[in-house]
Amino acid sequence: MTDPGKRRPGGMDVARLVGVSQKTVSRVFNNEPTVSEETRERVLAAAQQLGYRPNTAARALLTGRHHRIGVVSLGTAHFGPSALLVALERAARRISYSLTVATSFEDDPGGLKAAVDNLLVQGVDAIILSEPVDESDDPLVIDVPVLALGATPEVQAPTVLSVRAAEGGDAAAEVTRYLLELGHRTVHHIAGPQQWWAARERRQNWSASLVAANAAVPDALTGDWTSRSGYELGRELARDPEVTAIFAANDEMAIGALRSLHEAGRQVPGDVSVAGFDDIPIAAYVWPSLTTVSSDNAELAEIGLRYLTDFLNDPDHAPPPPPQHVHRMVIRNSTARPST
Amino acid sequence: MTDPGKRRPGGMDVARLVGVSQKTVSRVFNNEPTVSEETRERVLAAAQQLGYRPNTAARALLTGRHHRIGVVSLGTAHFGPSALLVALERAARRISYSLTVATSFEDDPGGLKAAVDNLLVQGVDAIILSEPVDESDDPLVIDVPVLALGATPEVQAPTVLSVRAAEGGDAAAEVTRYLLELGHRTVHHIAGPQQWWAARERRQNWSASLVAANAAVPDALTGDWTSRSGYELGRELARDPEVTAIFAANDEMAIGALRSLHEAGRQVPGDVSVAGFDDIPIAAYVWPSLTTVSSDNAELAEIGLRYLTDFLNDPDHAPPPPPQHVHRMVIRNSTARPST
DNA sequence: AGACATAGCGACTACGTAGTCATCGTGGGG
DNA sequence: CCCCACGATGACTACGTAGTCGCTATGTCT
Repeated sequence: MTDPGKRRPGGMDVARLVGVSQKTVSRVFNNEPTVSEETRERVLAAAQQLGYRPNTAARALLTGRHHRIGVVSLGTAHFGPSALLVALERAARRISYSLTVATSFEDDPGGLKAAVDNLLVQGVDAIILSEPVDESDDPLVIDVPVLALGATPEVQAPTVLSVRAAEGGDAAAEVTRYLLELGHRTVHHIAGPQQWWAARERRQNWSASLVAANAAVPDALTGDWTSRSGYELGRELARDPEVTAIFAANDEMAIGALRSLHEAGRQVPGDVSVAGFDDIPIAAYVWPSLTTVSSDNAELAEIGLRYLTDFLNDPDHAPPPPPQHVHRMVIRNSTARPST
Repeated sequence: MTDPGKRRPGGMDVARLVGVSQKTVSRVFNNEPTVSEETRERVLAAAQQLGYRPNTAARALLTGRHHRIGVVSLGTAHFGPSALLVALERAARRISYSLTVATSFEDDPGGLKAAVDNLLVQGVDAIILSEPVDESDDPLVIDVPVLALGATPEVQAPTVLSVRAAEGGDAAAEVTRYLLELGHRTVHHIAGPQQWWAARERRQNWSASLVAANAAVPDALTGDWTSRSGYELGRELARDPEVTAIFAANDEMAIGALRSLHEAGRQVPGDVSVAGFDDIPIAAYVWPSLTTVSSDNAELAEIGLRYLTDFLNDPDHAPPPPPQHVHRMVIRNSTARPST
């Protein structure tokens, strides 16, 4: 067991110990059926004894498959992307894949390309864009299949798969409608950075809902996902007595806004209703607890990953999953009828 | 570029196009000095044209080095571990390494072992345990070098490196002292799960500080890092009029406690002071803003990773970094002198 | 009983890269 | 003017695995 002998044992070493060929060892570790039970057991015993583990580099070299998937995630520790990453890893491990991550930053224009290149150099079978960001310059070129969660970004790749949200499952629209139905004349929006697809989608669904309800569409304020930006934009909104309902594109910004409203002496939800997005674990425990939208990241990760690996295994027979209902509005205490 | 021709081009293809040997192509891509400038340029041009990229599997097979580091992180999207992961990835990419992640869960006893095995199977040059968890059963066996951030876990590995906190840099102790100096007779503690090394350390530093100051040491309440547990444990503390200061092992739990105190009608910081740990971005924006401890994850990741790769490059001449001052107390509005 | 299928296994080989050593030309020191 | 050092390059090979094909022994069917 892991002698200081230096070199890791190979399939050849195991084969010699058992008295079979290297090919038979290979068969055992690939669960090929044409090995007698007795041989299989002896091989496994010898492998255990030597501490043998198949060399994935050799396997990848030969087969061209790495059993590794690259994930481009957001370069800051926001809850949404982090939770999705964790869910993806869990789902990947279940099907014997592993995950290599690369992060991109909003303040770094070439960041997405750099992140993707890093993954491609490492050798990945596919790339998952978990929070696609629109880049201005040349389109992203990726020479492996791409899975986009939620969006279909503009990339040039052999295949772009995507898992979309179900029709009518626009949670941002649902939140907006809910606030209108409570009696608010309109809903103000603190948007996320517009190069993020998710931010754009939420903003668009918000405004479409207002239009559909014949409500005025105020200018959206654009933050950067942080509580700080929510706080600062919230101060502007707090000054305007017309504002009675705010929908922020994520919970962090919503919590920042809660604070500025509080500082301005405006009661939540008495004077102003506030809703967020993501249902971060803290959202239920701030004061007042935050109405928000929870996402089933585990489900999304599971389905997306299965779709992707089905495709990798057999590109011609991988049925796209139906649009997913991944969002669910969670009503808490930060929203109420206007007091008028 | 990336013809549908099927096979990825190899160094041999580039060599043929340029009219040199495959070995020369290899030299160019390894920045070996003994290539004429003219040849180098022609090779790079041809590589660009063909879309050639060195095959890391082949390189890893031959050299035994993967340029890949495995990170075991926490399987839930808490801020601390996520931020550290992001920082590690950033630092790794800078030195041409990539990061493969595996997550472990507190509720899964074999989780750490499973996570590590997954990384070892993939082939990693080293493993970073970012939040070591103590496992009860057999000691973890890892056949690559291990870097532990903050702690020295019990693993059986060829080498275990660690980056430790500086003496006196015990932020948990500092927070406790600070609260005592404000005039609180003692400080109550909401601890994290005790199999996490960080949780144990904070708890221990807290109690040691109390002892050093001749203050009573109340029983610590143990949560699970979540706001929910902080909320529930906070309710117990809120019932006890003797409690005037609470130090929670992370901000999420502190925020949960804030809420239960609020619900119980106890003012923060008027009646009870509350401090957290991690300085999650939201901490400054909850009401009252939270006194906490911020960590320089980027610095820790940078130093740890450099140490690790120095060691990988030359095991005999990798000086361990000095203990790091990674924590800094941030005083906000949730702590004050007791009102008595 | 003879033809034939099948289970079980091994020999040989390719995958793309980098280490080793050999080769070739060229210019400077003796 | 010759030898040698050195810069620049190539030929050959090993790394550990799995695909292909072939071989042998043991049935099975007619």
